[in-house]
Amino acid sequence: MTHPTYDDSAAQPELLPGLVRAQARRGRAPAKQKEVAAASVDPVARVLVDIPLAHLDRPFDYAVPESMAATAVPGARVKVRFAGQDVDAFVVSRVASSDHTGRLQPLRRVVSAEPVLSPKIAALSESVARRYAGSRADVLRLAVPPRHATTEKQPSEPEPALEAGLDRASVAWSDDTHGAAFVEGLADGRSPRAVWSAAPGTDWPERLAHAAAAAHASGRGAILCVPDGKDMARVDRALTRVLGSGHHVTLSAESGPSARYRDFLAISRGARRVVVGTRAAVFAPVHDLGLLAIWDDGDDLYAEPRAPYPHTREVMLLRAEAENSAVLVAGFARTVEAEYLLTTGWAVEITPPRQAIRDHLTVSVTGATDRELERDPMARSTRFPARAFEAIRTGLASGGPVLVQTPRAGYAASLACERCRTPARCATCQGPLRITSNERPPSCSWCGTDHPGFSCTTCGHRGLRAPVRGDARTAEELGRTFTSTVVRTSSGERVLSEVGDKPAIVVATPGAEPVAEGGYAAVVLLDTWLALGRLDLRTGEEALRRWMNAAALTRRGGQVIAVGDPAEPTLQALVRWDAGGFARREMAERRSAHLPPASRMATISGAPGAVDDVVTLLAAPEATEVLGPIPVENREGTPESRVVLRAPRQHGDALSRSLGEVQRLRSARKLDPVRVQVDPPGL
DNA sequence: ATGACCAATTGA
DNA sequence: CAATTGGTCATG
Repeated sequence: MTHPTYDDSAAQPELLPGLVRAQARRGRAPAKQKEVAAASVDPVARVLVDIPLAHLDRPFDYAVPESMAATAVPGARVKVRFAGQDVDAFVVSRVASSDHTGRLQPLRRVVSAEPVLSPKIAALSESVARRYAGSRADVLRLAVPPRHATTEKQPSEPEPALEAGLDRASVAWSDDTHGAAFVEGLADGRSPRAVWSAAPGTDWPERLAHAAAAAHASGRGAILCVPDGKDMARVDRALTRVLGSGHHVTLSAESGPSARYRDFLAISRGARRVVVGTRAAVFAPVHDLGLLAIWDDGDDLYAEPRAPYPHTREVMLLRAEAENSAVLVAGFARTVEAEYLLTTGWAVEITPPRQAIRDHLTVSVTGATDRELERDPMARSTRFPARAFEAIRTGLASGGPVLVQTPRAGYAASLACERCRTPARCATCQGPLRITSNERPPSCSWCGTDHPGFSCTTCGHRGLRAPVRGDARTAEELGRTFTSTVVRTSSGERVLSEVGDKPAIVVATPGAEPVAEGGYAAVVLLDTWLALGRLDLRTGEEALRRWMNAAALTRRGGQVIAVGDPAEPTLQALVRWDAGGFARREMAERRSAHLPPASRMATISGAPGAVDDVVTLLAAPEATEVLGPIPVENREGTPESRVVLRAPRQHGDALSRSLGEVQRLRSARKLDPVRVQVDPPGL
C-alpha cells in the first residue's frame, strides 16, 4: 500500500483505522506521520464499485476523510481501494455509521464532486439489473455517460423564462380520441398512460413536442425516446418550435463525448427538464419527471446490445412505476407489448378516427404472385407490376415525390434457382452466390469464386434469379424507365433525412426513408413477401411496422401500392390501417402459444457444460419450462449451447431472480461465464 | 477481478 | 515432505 496523497489540516476528531494500520505495517517510524481525520458529519460513504461481477453488486462502506467531506457527495464519482486495486465507484449515500464489522478503508480520491448518479437513477439501475438478471455496474455504464472534465467545469446555462402557449398542445392533440384528455391531464400535473397509434401523415414530432410542453407546463420534465439521430433531429426542431430554444436538450452517442456530457449535466443539474434522445435517454436524470414517451417502440434499435440487454420501453415502464410519471407508447404501428398494456388496463388507447385515415391515404396490394408475374409482362421483364409503375407515374405527374421502399440494401443480392428457388450456393465453400455487375458471372460472396456455369443442385436448372433487388439496382432500373426524373437513394450509411417537394423518385430501405417536405404523392412497397419470409416471432409485426412507417409519409390523398399477395393477412392489416387489430390477433396467438408478452422468456448460452450446469443449479419457479439445450454458434462462430426458459408472466420476476442468483453463485466461484438474456428480442 | 487460505493431490 | 492444484471465501 502506498501513502495516501491527500493533505490533512484540521484538528482530527478521529483517526482512520485503516490508514493507521497501513502506516504501522510499513515498519519504519515516520518522522512525521500522516494522520487523516474522518469527516465529522456522515463519515461513511456507501459506494457501488465499477466491477460487473454479479456477486459484488452491492454497496460497500468506505471512510470519508475530512478533506473529502464536502466533495464525496451522493452521486459523486470516486476511486476506492477494492480487493487490492484502485477501482472507480459511485457514492450512493453518506451515512453516520457502518454495519461493517471490520475497519473501513478510506476513499482514495474524489474524482469529481458532480453528483452524476441521482438517487432515482441509482434505484432505477437496480430494478433494471434485477429485471434483466444483470449487474448494476453494467447498467450504470449505460445510464451515466463518461466524464468530460473540461465540460464539467463550465456551468450549465440557466433555462430562460417560458412564454407558454399551452392551449396549442390541446389543439394539436384534439384530432385523436382521448388525445386532448391525455395532454390536458399532463398539463394538470396528472400522470396518464397511453398507447397511441398515429394516423398516417401525422406530424408526430410536433405531437411529442406538445406532450412534452404540457408536462413542462405542469412544472415537470419529459423524456422523449426515438430510434435514431434522424428522428431525434426532427423532434429537436419540433421542440424548438413549440417551447422556444433553450428549454430542452438532445441526448445521443452521436453528438460526441463533450456535447453529450454537457447536455447530460444540464439535465442532471436541473437546468433543463425536457430531453429527446435515443435509447440511453430513458436513463436521463430529469428532475420531477412528468412524462416518458417512446416513438416506434418496435424498432430494434431500442434493444440495447450491451449487457444486460435492457429494452428502452421496458426500462421506461419500470421508471414510470417508480417515479409515477405519465407514459406514452407511440407509433404508426403497434407492438404486442404495447397491446398488452391495453389488455391489462394499464394504459388507455389513443386512436385517430377511421375517417381521418380514409381521408389521408388509399392502400392497395398488387400481385407479385408467380401467377400474376406470368400474366403481367411488364412485371416479368422488370419485376415491377404495372400498377406500381402506374402509381409512380401518376404520383410524379401530380407534382410530388414518390417513395419506393425496397427490403435490402446494396446492389448485389443473393441468388436462387429460377425454377425451384433453392438458394444458390458456392460449390467450393457453400457460401451464397451473388451478382455484382451485369458484366460478370455470379460469384460467391464468401470466397469470391466465379460460377459461370451454374446449375441448381436440387433440380439441375441453369437459370438464376435475384430474389431481391438491392436499393441501388432498383434505383438504376427506375432511372432507366423514368429518364427525366431524379432518382435518389437512402440506405445504410447514406441516409437522407429529408427531400423537397419536387417530383423525384426516392428509393429507400426500411428505416432510412427520408421525410418529404409536403409528403409523398405515392409510396410503393416492393418485395413484401421477402419481409414475411423470416421464421421469426415478430415477422408479421415487424413487416407491418416497416410498411406503415413508409406509408405514413404520404401526403393527404396519397396512394400506397404494396407489391405482394393480397390474401396475406399482414398486408390486409396495412390496407385497413389496422395496427390495433393486428396487434390484438398477434397477442391472442402469442398467448395461446405461450409466447411473450404473455410469458416471460430468457435464454442462457455459453459452453455446453456450463449451460447444463446452470440448468441443474437454477432454482426457477415451478412453472418454468426448459427448452433445449440446442447447439448454436455464437458471433465468433464457436459452437455453443443454448437453452430457452419460459415462465408464465406472473412468475417473470421470480425467473429473473433465480437467474440473478445463479449468476452470483457462478461469478463468486469463478465458473465459466454464461450469457443470460431476459426477453431476448430475436427469438 | 484479485488475493488469501486451506485441503487434497501429486511427485521425488 | 514439499510443491502444486483446486475449491472457497472475502473484498468495506
